[in-house]
Amino acid sequence: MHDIKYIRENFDIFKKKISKRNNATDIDKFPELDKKNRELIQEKEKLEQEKKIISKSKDEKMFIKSKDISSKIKKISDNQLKIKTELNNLLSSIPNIAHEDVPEGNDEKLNKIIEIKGEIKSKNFKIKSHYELGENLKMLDFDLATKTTGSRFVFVKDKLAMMERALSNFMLDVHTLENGYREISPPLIASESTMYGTGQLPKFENDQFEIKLDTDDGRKFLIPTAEVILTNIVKNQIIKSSELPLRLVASTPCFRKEAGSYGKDTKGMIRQHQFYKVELVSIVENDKCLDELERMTKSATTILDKLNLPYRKIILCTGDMGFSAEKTYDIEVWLPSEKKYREISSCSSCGTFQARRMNSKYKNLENENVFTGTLNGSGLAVGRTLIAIMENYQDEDGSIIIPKALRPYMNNMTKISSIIG
RNA sequence: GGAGAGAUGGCUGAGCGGUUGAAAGCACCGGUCUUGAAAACCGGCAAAGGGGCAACUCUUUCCUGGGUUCGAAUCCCAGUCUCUCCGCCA
Repeated sequence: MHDIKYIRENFDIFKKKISKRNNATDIDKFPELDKKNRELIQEKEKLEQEKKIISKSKDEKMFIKSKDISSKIKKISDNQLKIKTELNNLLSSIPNIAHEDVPEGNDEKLNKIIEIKGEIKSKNFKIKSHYELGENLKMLDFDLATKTTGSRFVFVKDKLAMMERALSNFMLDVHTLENGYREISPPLIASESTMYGTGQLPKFENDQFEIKLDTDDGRKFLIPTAEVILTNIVKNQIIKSSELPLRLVASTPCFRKEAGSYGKDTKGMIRQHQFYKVELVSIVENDKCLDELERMTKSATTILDKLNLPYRKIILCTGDMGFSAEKTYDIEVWLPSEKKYREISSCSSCGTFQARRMNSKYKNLENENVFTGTLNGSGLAVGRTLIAIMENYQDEDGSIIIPKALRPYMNNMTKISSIIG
């Protein structure tokens, strides 16, 4: 959500900035709606004042007139509410503006590589994909998931399941013990206003799993990422600045419909309706966002460094960023079977965009209540990390060497080879 | 599942039809005092929105949504949440 005053006063500049964001919302209706809305507010307030004066005078002769005014007010405010709703719908569908240092571009082709790290080891045997490896080991079972549930789900079994669990624990330990994040085990279900706060609603409802509870207290959704629930911890509150920065980490399942990606990554467990992710969230003073973004990205890449996986860091261009982001780094891990880098983490600063939606504030040095800055990043996507390890650490016989950093979390095993042993 | 109690500003907490946007305390900010600090004393201190170049001014807000009334934090109805007790249970 943007500052409406800023849009009003800088409409042309704003429009230009938004046009770089791959935005489908038509913002041309804004000036007229805004104007009409304010006119109605003025009309209404004038009448309200009149009414107030009558009531204070306690002049019984005037009471009839007051009743008349009430019905006029009702009419005007009904109308105003309609306009206001339309205005709100428009406003809440406009994406964040990109920060100045974000490269301009329409799609991922104009993303910029910032850093390439780690050694891509050449193998003198035929590389297998993670799903070949997993199915041969009988530790990834897609057919079984189809039987019990449907497509885009998977059963992870035995030692691979153990590795998935170990990865979560390993990442959580690094982030809590070394990177200064607080561990949270949050609800996996979010209310409508929570989904709105981080920007999933109203525009991206089609990507969300809505679930039905028998209570009557509003719509509920399975979280598509822990970002939603962690960021909304500061919703509707004025947080003490002494509590900032607030750095949180959680390992949770994530649920996504993946609408619009039919036929994309259908093989393997790259793109699933359900997956584990360790998520980092920072709530900071709003002028510290960019520094915090660097810190957060570093926290995420540390995991890859420790696991010795080759990766690169890129900055997304204006057209490729997510709805709420003002600046995003993607971290992509090397997948030898595809011979390319694939996204394993995405770290974004949202500036005050989400805070405005959530109404999350703190008191600054001037003692004013101002919106917080929010950031989120994966540290890392657990399922994809599992894939990356399988493919990068595979041996000729189809077994998988366990990265050294992970061994303490897996009873000091060194290798996953078969179900027996 | 049964029975009660409650929801007021950053926090605690009065008010229970008419200058109450709301007492008091804490916290916070400014000042006096002090070598500095603390204490004490004095003053300030809600948010959102509209109008105005500005000084300033208007409107809304005492959980949410309806209603009664000329007038509601205060009365009525519905809902949400929290707490206590009993029962049941992972």
